[in-house]
Amino acid sequence: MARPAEFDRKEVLDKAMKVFWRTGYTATSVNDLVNATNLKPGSIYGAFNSKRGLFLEVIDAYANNSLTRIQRCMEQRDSAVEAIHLFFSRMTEEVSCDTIGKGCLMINTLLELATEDDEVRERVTQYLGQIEHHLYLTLEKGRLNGELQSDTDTESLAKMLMTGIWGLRVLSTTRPDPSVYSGVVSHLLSAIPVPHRASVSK
Amino acid sequence: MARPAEFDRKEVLDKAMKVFWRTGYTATSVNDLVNATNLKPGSIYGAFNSKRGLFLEVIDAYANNSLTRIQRCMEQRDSAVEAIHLFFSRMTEEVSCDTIGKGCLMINTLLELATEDDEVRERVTQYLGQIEHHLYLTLEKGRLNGELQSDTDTESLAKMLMTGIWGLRVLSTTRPDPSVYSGVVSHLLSAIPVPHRASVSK
DNA sequence: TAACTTATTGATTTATCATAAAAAAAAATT
DNA sequence: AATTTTTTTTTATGATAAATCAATAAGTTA
Repeated sequence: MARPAEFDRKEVLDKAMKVFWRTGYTATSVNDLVNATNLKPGSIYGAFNSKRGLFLEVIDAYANNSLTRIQRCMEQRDSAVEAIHLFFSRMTEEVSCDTIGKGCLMINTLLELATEDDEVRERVTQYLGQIEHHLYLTLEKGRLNGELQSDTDTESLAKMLMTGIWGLRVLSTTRPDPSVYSGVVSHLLSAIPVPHRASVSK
Repeated sequence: MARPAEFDRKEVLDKAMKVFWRTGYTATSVNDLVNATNLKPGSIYGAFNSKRGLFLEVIDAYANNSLTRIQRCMEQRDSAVEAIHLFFSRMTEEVSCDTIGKGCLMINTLLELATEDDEVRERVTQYLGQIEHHLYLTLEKGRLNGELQSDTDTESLAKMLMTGIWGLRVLSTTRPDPSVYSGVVSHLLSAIPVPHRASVSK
């Protein structure tokens, strides 16, 4: 073995992520990546094989990051319903900070490449499926708890919450006044069927 | 005035739309447009000034098309709630047919270009705002009707339904089994606060 | 029909794209 | 210190990008 690489792979991935996130895969040139990472073309190709290879690694890093975040969120509350409320309030904070409207890298990627690149679509949908599964597990826990009406279709409900997440992400790219998020989210979460009356919680 | 153009502008826009819709703005080359429209580069530039000019016109055509569609939908039912249900069931049909997962051109465009192109973002968000306004008007009508709880925040609710639309559009790009849509939509629409009990309608 | 205006055409220009290959430099091993 | 190994740097490559051009064809109008 000789001469270790001078750059930190994680840092490079992080810098590349910012560029891809902002401008999308096709519109970012290798030159943009060279500028953002301070690596020369040769180093990039040595370390990641291709622009696409770098992008795939960026995707994975982003996905793992998001997954551990939602996982922690779901663990932080005993109540399933509260955990989900917490998750959406965290997301509200996040999108409120996204003042340039770059949205979510997964969804951006899905919409940009899904029709033309099967491998990318598979990866992204698999990741989205994992997120959905977390929601499903929490909902199912809540249903068995009695927090949710016992006849709740938790699978569909999880999917509906996923579409809510995606919708919020699209909303954030329109750069709305951040104050709108809370109203939208509270209407969205009112679709979670809690037992008896009190169908609309604050 | 002399020599009318040989091509039909609407047909050309339609063919260009298909390409942009499928592969996005950046990834479609002028050559792709030449192949799709059977126009030579010079003719395209003569008629639309630039690739971007053609794209903007495509955007407008798509937007107007969608707007008249939702407008008709809202007029077809006396009941506001039913009109909205009709709209979502129409959309369910539409996304079910989208087997290649090309989604919605407006949302694709927003997510691809919003961070870098202010003019495009403005146009698209303005169009989305018009859609939202239609929903708002119907909801407000329903609220005054007594179809909705009188204290309903119809503005937020309209925005929430918009995020629902966007979420469904994202969902469609993952190419799910079409049977999932109805469950998602029914959960989504259960967030519309109808008076008294009977909070979950079919 | 003649003059004019505009559309079409196919080749071309200029720039940038992703990638490759060669040269230089720097560490680790012997 | 000499050799090996791998990164770094630099330069080059062929492809393709968007856009333009001069030339020709085809309408309109006087």
